[in-house]
Amino acid sequence: MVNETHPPPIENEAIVSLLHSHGISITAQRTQIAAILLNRRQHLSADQVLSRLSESGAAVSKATVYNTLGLFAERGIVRQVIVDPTKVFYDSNIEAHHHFFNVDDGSLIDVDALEVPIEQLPKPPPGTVAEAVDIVIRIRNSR
Amino acid sequence: MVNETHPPPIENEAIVSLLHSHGISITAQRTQIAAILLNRRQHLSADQVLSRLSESGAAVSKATVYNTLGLFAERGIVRQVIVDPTKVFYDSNIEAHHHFFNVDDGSLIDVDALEVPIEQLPKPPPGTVAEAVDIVIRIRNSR
DNA sequence: CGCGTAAACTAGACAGAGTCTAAATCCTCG
DNA sequence: CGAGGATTTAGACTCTGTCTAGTTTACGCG
Repeated sequence: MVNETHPPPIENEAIVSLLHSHGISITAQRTQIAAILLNRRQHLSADQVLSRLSESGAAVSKATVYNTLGLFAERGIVRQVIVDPTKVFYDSNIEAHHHFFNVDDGSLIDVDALEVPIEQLPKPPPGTVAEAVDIVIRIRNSR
Repeated sequence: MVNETHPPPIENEAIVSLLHSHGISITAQRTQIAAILLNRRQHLSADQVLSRLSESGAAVSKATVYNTLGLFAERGIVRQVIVDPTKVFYDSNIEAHHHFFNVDDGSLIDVDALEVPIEQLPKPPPGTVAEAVDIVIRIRNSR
């Protein structure tokens, strides 16, 4: 049987090398979580990641999901978005960008950083350094 | 006994008229909460308000603190600040401004809006209108 | 003044996000 | 194979915030 029934997991290899290049050792759980989140540009909460995992048959524990998302964020392959007071979103888009946040339905929309040119930034207080600038444009449904 | 033993509660009158002018009816609890929060420019969580109340001898229930802070925010005499993933801060400064957020110690520092001039804002998606623009400069302690 | 109703308040149960712990499992390397 | 460190896990736990049902308070009106 020379015939390939399963196409080679190209995407999977990309994930493995991405994790590797960020100093994250490979485990089945981490690969699965990365596969779900990095699949496309999206904003997912830990809980959403958890349910997608169990939907797809991969049983990963809650603690591991939280730990792993935290690790991914720390290593910069994913970005935390804090706009919803009840939960953190993880953004698979790590390019410079900001967000529209619809307060009516809780949805997030990316805004390219070039669309919000900032002339200048204030100097951080003594003893501190700026790490990131997050801009959130809160929107609501008209009418 | 014509002698006044208690000085007139000037600050209290200011609070009463402020609440009143925002369509909020006066109660002892609301006045106490406003007195604590509007006392000066600060960022307090609901929990901090609650403990300052009980410290000062005023026993206000948790539900009332949450309801009241929500009401104050809705009526615009106070502003919610969402930067800490674990809790909401209430900002007694309602002038146009943004924040430094120190991720190391969770502290918030106001930044006048004039110090972060924004040339242009993207147009909100169809069917929505912009409500507010929140800018958070995340900082951390150097070294 | 006294009454009735609606608004406001309260204690405590409850819900949901996220953390912690102790034990089990999995690598990796000699 | 075996030791040791890293990772994962179930489930208990914490904390912020909400909800409920019952009580208190405020206020307009006869």
